[in-house]
Amino acid sequence: MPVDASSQSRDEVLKVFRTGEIIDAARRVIMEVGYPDASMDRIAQEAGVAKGTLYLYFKNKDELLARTFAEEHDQMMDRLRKSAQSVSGYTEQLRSLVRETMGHAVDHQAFRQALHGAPDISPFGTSVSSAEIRREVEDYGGFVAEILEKGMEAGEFRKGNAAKFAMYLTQLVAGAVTAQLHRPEDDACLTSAEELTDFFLLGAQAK
Amino acid sequence: MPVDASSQSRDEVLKVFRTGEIIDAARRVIMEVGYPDASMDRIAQEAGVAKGTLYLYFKNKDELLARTFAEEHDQMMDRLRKSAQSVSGYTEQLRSLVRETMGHAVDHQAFRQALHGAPDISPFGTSVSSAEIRREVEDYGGFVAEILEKGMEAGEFRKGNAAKFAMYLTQLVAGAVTAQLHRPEDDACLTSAEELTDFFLLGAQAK
Amino acid sequence: MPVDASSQSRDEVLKVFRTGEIIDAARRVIMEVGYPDASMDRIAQEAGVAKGTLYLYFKNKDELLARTFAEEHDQMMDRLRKSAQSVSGYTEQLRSLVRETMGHAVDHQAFRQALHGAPDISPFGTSVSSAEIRREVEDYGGFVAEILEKGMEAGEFRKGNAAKFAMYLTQLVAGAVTAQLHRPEDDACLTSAEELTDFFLLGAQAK
Amino acid sequence: MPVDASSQSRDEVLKVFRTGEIIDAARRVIMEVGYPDASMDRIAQEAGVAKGTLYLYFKNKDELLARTFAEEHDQMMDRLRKSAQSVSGYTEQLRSLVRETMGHAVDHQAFRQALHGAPDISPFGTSVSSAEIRREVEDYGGFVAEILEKGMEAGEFRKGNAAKFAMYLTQLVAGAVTAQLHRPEDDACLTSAEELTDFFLLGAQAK
DNA sequence: AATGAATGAGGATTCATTCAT
DNA sequence: CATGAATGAATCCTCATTCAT
Repeated sequence: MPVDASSQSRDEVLKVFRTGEIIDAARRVIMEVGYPDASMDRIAQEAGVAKGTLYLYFKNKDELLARTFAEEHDQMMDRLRKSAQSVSGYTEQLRSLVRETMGHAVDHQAFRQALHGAPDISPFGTSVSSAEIRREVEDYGGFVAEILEKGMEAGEFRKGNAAKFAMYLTQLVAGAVTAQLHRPEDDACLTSAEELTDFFLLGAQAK
Repeated sequence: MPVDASSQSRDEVLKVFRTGEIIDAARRVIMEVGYPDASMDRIAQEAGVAKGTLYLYFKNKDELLARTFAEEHDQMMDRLRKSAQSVSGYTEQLRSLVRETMGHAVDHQAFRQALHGAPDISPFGTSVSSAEIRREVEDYGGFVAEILEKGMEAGEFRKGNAAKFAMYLTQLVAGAVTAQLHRPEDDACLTSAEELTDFFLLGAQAK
Repeated sequence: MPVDASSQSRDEVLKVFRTGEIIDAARRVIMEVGYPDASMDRIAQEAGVAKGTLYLYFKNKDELLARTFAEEHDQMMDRLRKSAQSVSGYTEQLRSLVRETMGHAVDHQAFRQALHGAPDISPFGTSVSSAEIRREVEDYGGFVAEILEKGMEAGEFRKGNAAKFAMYLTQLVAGAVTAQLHRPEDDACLTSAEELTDFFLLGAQAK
Repeated sequence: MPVDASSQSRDEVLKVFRTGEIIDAARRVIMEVGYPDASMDRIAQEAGVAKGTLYLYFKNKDELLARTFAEEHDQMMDRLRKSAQSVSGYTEQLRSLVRETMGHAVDHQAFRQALHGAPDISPFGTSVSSAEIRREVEDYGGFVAEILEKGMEAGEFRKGNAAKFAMYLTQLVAGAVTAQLHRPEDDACLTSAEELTDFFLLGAQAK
C-alpha cells in the first residue's frame, strides 16, 4: 500500500500542480493583455499546454477565471490573517491590515492593473458582479468588521456599526491602492498605510 | 458668407444632434442589456439608424462608449457644480457634493448597475483604465480638492493635503454608492450621505 | 411608388435568391461529403460567401439544413401533385405517384444517397426524428392516403384502412428507391414503378 | 504444446469476452444517449475500462459501432432462423419471420429508437450506406428470399422474382416497425404482424 | 450622407485518437 | 496489457468594421 498511497497522492499532487500552473498562466495572460482579451487560446499557449487540456482541469472559461481570482484573494487573506495574529491590540491589527493589503496590492500590481482593461467604472461604483467577486468583498469586509467589533468591545474604537465602518475602511484602502497603481507619479495622491489608517482612526476613535 | 456660414452651422448642429441621439441610444442599450452585451448592432437599432451610420459619427466602438460615459459624467458634474454654487460654506458644499453624487448615482442606477456585467474587480481597485475614466476621476477629484483647499484656507478644515483628502472622500462616496447598488438589502451597509459626510469630517476637521 | 415598390421587391427577390443559393450549396455539400460532415464552413465555401453570411439568412445550422430538406421535399410534392392532376382514375393516380416518386429520387439520387453518411439504420427503421422529417412523412403519407380514400369510395380499391395502406405503399416505394440507389448493379432487385404498383394493387384491390 | 495452446486460447477467450463487454457497453450507451452522442469516453466509462483500452480491441470508433450493430443483427437473425425451423410450411415460416422480426424490434426498441437521433431520412431511403448495413440488408433479404424460393417451388407462392418479393416484404416490415417506434400513438398506422403478412400474401399468392 | 449586406478574424468548446508510463 | 492525460483539428457561432450602392 505504500505504493498505492504514494502513487495516488502523486497523481493528486500532479493535478494540483498542473491546476496551479494553469492558474498562473491565466494570471500572466490577464496581466499582459487585460481581462477582456484573455482568451482560452492565449492562456493555453502561455501555460504551454493544448487548448483542450484546460478543459481537463476547469469546466469552462468562467470557472478558470473565477479560480484565478480566488487564488489571489486567498493568498492575500492568508497574508492578512497571519499578520493580524502576530500583532496585539485592535488598533495595531487595523494598521497591519491596511499595511499588508497595500503591500499585497503592490506585489501584485500588474495583475490588479490588468483587471481594468474593460472600460467599466467611474469612481462611483466598484464592480461586484460575479459570485466570486461578491465572495471576496464579503470575505474581506467580514475580516475587517471582526477586528472592529472586537476593538469596539475592547473600547479601542467608539461604538458604532462595525460593518459600515469596515466598508469605509475597505473603500479607503481600495482607493489608495488604485491611486498607487494608476497614478504612481502623482505624489500628492500617494498615501502611506500609516497616513490612511490615521485618517480612518480619527473617525473610528472620535470620542 | 452668411449662406455658407449658416448652412455650415446647420450641418454642425445636425451633427451634434445626431451624435447626442446615438449616445443616448447607447446609454439606453447599456442600461437594458449591460455593458458587455452592448453591441453596435443593438445601439444602431435603438438609435434608429443603420449600423454604418454609427461610424460616421464615431471612429469605432471604443470611442462611442467612451463618449457615452463622458456624457453622463459631465451631466453629473454640472449637477454638482450647480448645487455647490447654491450653498455657502465649504462644509455645506461638501455635504451637498456627497448628497448630489449619491443622488445622481441613484437616478442613474440602472446605468451604473449595467456597467457591472463584466466581472471585474475585487474591493481593491476601482477601474481607472481608459483615458476617459482617468479624466473622470481627475475631474471629480479636482472638484472635491478645490472645495477642500478653499475650506482649509477658510479654516473650516484642518490644513493638509487636499488632493489626498479628496481622494479619501471620493473613495468613501464610491463605496457607499456601490453598496447601495449591489447590496440594497443589506441595511448594515447602507449609508446616508449625511452619515458618510460626518465620518469624513471627523477626519477632515480633527483639531 | 413604382420606385419604392420595385426596390422593395428587388430586395425581397434578392433575399430569396440568396437563400436559394445557399440552400443549393448546402445540397451540393451534403451530396459531396455526406450529411454528418456537412459543416457551415464547407457550405459557405461552396456558396461562395463568408461564414457569417450564412447566419444572415438562417438562424443556425439546424435551420439551414432543415430548410434544405424541406426545399427538396416540397419540389417533389409539387411534382407529384401536378402529375396526379393530369391523370384520371385513382388507380392511375397511384401509378403516377409511384412513377414520379421514383423518378424524383433518381433525379436527386446523389442527394438522397448522401443522407446515409451516418451509419444509422438497419433495414428496420426509417429515421423520422426531426420535426422536418416527420412533416415530410406525414405530408407524403397524407397525399397517398387521400388518393386511396377517394379510390375506396369510388370502388377502385377495396375498403380498408387508407392510412395503413398508404404506409404500405410508402414503404414499398421507399424500398424500391433505396435498392435503386444502393444496389444499382443488382438487377434482381430493380423494380419498375409499374411492377411495384401492380404488386401493391394485388393487396389493395383484392376482392 | 498444451500449455501454449491453452494459454493462447485462454487469451483468445479473454479477448472475445472483453470485446463482447465493450460492445454491450456501446449498445447501452447508444440506448441511453442516442447514436450521435455516443462518445468513446462514454462507452469506455460504461464498459469500466480506460478510453485507450477501446483501441486495443477496435481499430477506431467506426469499427466499434459497426460491430455493435452487427452483434444485434446477428442476434436477431439467430432468433429468426430458430423460429423458422420450428415451423413447417413456407407460408407459416413467413408469418413467423414477420412476427419475430417485429417482436425483436419491440424488444430492442430503445436501441432502435436511439439510432434516430441523427436527422436523416425522408420516407424515401432507408439508410444502407456503410458496408455493415449493406451486409445486414443482404443477410436478411437473403433469408427471406430463401423461404420465398422454396415456397415457390413448393407451390405455396406464385412464381416470380423471389429477391424482389423479399425486398417488398422487408420494406413492409421495416415500415411497420418504424411506425411502431415513432408513432406509437397513431393507431391507424399500427399494423400487427398478421395483418401485414396477410397483405403481403395477397400479392405473393395471387393466382 | 446613409445604408445594411457582407465580411472574416476570433472565441469557446468537443472529442477521436495517441503515447508515455 | 492497460491506462488516461494530453492533444489539436474541427465545429458552431458572434460581432466590429467595411464598402458598394
